[in-house]
Amino acid sequence: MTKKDQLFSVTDLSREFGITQRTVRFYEEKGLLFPRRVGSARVFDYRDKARLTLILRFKRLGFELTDIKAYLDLYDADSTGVTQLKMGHRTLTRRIKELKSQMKDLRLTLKELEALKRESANQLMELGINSTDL
Amino acid sequence: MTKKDQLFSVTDLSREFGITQRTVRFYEEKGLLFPRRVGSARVFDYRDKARLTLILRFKRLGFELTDIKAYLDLYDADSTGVTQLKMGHRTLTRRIKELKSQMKDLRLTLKELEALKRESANQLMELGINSTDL
DNA sequence: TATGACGTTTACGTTAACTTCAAGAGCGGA
DNA sequence: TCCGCTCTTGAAGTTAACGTAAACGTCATA
Repeated sequence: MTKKDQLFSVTDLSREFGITQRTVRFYEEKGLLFPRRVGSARVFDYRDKARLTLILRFKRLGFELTDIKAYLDLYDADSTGVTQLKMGHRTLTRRIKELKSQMKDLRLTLKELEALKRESANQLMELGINSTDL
Repeated sequence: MTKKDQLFSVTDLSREFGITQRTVRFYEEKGLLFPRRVGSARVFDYRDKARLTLILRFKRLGFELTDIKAYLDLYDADSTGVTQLKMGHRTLTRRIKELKSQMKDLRLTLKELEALKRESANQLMELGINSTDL
């Protein structure tokens, strides 16, 4: 029971998660975190840490803060977690689709760029300039 | 010689290229285009159109406007095109490298998302909910 | 008592590429 | 002369995720 009783400051969290203090406060502004207050100072507990872990994880996966908030709000509203699971599944599916489409675009763009590169290399050759000299 | 003598208004270009009029003017502000003036009205010719084509093409390939400007400025300065070619080749190489790294990131993220999706599908299964019903 | 560490708030700045808005000039036609 | 159309300009707003700075409070310690 000792771990669950531990409390943390903004500085603690920022160190532990490798983010700035401003970021922690910003997340509160945006409704992603809601620490208790002791006087005016923010005080976080293990639940806040769990939330922050989730926030950063989904951020890394390319979700926007507003989406993450929507997701976490559900988690708060539905203790069973079913709604959250359903939504999570849909969100994941959608995001995966987005990323796949993005991959496709990337591949096409890459092709085009490489064609251009070959072209410019050829033109340089014709001028007697070796493209490895650049 | 008739085609080369044709002149165009902001409206003409915006229609032809599918961008807004404000965007055409914006590109001039940024030094990407420099149409002649008749009174205060902008007048574009075939060269301006060629530039705009290049601008939009490189934009589509993910280049920033400042980079595109730098590139086009070289084109104006060096009529032989050699400098332009050299720079173009370097720029392309760099951009290709960026995109490849981006592809790698995407692949990893995609993997992780798909793992999460499988996980959430399993959890839904355990609750007797078919994930195809979502 | 002074210093430094740590905490707070408010609010403007950053970046890119525009978009939107407001206001006005100029011109041809009925 | 008024209408409508096209063109202009400058300024402010948009989006995301914070960064940065000012100006202040509080507490422990030397």
